[in-house]
Amino acid sequence: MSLEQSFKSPIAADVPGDTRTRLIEAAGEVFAEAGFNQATIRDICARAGANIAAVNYHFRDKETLYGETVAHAHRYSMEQYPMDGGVATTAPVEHRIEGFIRSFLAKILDPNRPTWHGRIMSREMQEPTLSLDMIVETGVRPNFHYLCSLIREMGPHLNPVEVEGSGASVIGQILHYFHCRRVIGRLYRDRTDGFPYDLELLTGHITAFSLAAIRGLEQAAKARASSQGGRR
Amino acid sequence: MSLEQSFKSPIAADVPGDTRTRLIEAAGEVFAEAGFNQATIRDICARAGANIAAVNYHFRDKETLYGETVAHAHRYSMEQYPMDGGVATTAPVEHRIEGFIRSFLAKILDPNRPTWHGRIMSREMQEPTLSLDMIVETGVRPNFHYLCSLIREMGPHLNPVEVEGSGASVIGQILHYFHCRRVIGRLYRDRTDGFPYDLELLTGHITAFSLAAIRGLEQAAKARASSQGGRR
Amino acid sequence: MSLEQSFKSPIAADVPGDTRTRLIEAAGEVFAEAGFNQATIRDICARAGANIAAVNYHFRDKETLYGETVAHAHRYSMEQYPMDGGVATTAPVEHRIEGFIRSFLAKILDPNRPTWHGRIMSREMQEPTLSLDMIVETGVRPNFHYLCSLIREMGPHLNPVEVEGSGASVIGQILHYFHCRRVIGRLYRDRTDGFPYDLELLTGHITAFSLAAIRGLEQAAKARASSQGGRR
Amino acid sequence: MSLEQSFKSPIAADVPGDTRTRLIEAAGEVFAEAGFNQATIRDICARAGANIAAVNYHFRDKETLYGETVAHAHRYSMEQYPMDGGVATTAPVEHRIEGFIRSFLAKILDPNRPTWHGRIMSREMQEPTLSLDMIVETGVRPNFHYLCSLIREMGPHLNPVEVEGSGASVIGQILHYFHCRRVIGRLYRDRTDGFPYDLELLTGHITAFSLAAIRGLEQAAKARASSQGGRR
DNA sequence: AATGAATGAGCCTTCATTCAT
DNA sequence: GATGAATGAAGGCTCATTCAT
Repeated sequence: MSLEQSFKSPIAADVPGDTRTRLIEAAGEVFAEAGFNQATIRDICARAGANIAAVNYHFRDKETLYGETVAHAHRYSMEQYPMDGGVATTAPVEHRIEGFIRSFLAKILDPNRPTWHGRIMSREMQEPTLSLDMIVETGVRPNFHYLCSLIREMGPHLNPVEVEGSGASVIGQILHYFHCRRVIGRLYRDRTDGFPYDLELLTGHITAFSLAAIRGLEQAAKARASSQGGRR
Repeated sequence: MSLEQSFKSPIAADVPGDTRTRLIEAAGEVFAEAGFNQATIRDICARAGANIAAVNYHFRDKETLYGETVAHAHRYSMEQYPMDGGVATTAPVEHRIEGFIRSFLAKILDPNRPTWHGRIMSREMQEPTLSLDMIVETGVRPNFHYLCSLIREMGPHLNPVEVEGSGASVIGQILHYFHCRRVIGRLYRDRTDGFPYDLELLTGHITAFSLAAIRGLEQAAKARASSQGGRR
Repeated sequence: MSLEQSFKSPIAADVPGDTRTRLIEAAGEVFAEAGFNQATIRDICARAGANIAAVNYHFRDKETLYGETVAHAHRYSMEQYPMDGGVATTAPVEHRIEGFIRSFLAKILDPNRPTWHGRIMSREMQEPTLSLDMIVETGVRPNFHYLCSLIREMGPHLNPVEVEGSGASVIGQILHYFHCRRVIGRLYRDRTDGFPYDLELLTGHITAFSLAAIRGLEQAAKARASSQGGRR
Repeated sequence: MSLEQSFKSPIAADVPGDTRTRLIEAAGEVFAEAGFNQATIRDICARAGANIAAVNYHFRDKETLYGETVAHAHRYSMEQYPMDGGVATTAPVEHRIEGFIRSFLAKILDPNRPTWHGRIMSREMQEPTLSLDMIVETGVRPNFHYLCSLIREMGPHLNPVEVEGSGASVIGQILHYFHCRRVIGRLYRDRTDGFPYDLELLTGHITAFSLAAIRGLEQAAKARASSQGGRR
């Protein structure tokens, strides 16, 4: 033990508070699988290799643990998937919209990512807790505003309702593949190739669909504006 | 006791198996509000005005009751909201798509409808049970095929992936207002007029967005087809 | 079984709710021994030969069980030890005071009585719950008023403060042998005859002490009254 | 370690075992408020500004801490309230009895005194620990003997049972206002002036009542003695 | 057909205590 | 001398289920 220790100590400097970290990660999985109420502290502690009382010691109670877990997942998610999708600000707006869509889809589809981040947020949408407010303000709202600004750039004649409606349409299309994944999986149960869950395929379709829609709306808005302008 | 019974039976003859029905309806509300695990048999029985043992007596166990409740809700939902939205088969395809969208949105937004039908299905999508297979086969798949047939009619040059992708895009836009209602409510928390939850507003936007998109895709597909045809 | 049933039902009519009664009696012992907080539901159920969930089923929670247990003990106590001590209303007031004292002491000392009745009430005095209000109003207050009326009869010139103070003095003397029994037992630890815990001995002393005191106070009050009357 | 100690000691000489002292004082409050079982080590350590493990470190376990706390409280109480009440030995015996009563009442009623001394002793009487023996021998017994000697002085013809009974009667009257304070508070709940909790009022009444009683008993004893003496 | 009583498993939480530093 | 992390036992309560009627 002392040997192991003398080896570990200098290397794994992150050891103090290790249990706390392991608890959060275990909690993430369990909360995602079972939801807040159905998840059990016993299960979480067991997976974290900790005693049953560990949650109480480190987080006071189940609810606080949940809050910290959601915050952790959210922070991770925000860092890992920047909303610009890595596309330069100087790129054409269509490319930036595509970047947004690809990044969002990647966040949802990436199998390497601990799957529970998305599942937990999805659960928050069904049974919101206080955490949802935080997520909306620090995550959803900025994201949505960014998307709307891109749409406004593409369709300068669109009125606010059209812009925000289009924003919702884009996001709705993306999230559909998350929320209804169980149903989609059943619809295509014969496919063994994972169709339609391919990042480029989906990015391509949703981008094409959305850009075509926005262009169409903009044309109509422009026509409307000039005819209205003429009247007035 | 048997004496007392023979007296009672003929009198209360108008409620044969009444308890069973009341249990299913109570179960619907409770399951929708709390989800399968969190719902309690006590609560269901209390709302149905039945004894605690009634569920086990009539349905063997909680799980079976759930299955029957979902089937009931599904049947009701299918009858109440026909997918054609009441638009004649002879109407222009754009009208029929609009009818589909309006009917789907109405199913989701109608406040007069027992709210739990949608909530239960939404839960099924998160934690599928055997019931989900039934729902997909008898509800979702026909619905989806119908929508795809309309899209194919509008865009005859679209390939299958584009058609089905567009179907998913339409449905994704609609369901977004259901799945993310908690988030949308928070995004527009300052609005006191319920915006954007207005049936005609949403029908109008989603229809316009989707028709524009399909038209744009069709144009591109047509161009592609002719150029490809030219090449070949 | 059906045979046993047809036999049992008519005869042991007190059987239904048997568990409930056993729970209250077990609870009495345990609450008296350990106090509300320290008493455990598990212990109570075990002594009552019932399942752990029995308390929840019959009484909802520990607190309600406690309330009903105290009420039960109080009712029993009131019925068993009438405050007049069985002395006729027509008897001389000194006899009636002696009767009061004897009855009160008997309630405290009687070894045949389930010892927990007194212990529970004693606990209530240290950490009152809502039950104490009930006990005071339906038990203590009438008792005290009765005693004061006797004292007023013996000392008609006593002012209210003297009357009620004397009432408290009488009761204080009696209860002393209950509250401080542990200390008194240690003070007389050499006595093997139980001294001074003898009903007649204590009744005799407390009566003699109290009557002498009241007579003395009355004389002084009378003198005071006449001198004041003379002045005025 | 011993090195470190020899350095520290001289410097922080004013806080030797400061933590230890703070623990005892905090423990006093907590034990008084909650009783031995209900009191928690966490609470005690928190109030003492010490670590959770401090109690186990300084006192081995909770029980030992309790013992030391009681001893501390007892010592304090004995020093603060001498049983003669500050009345000179040469004063008339009635004055000395009044002094005893006033001092005892003051100990019980004084709001300036850390309230927990009395509460802890009261708890000891309900659930004695080993500490009670110590308290009885070094506190109660000398106190009681002193009171009996005063009574014997006032009533030289009283037999031992009468003397000690009268001692118990005096103490019972006094302690009544402590043990039953919750009930008395409820009996006089309409009074907003704190009646009857006034030191001089209570001292006056209990003294008057007791002196009158002792005088009455002495008269009877004297008469009895002379008639018995005559017979014999 | 339907019920009230009773069960046992399991959950969250709290607590006194110990261990390695 | 003192601490923070960690433990395991236990407590109150709730729940789905069963049993005898």
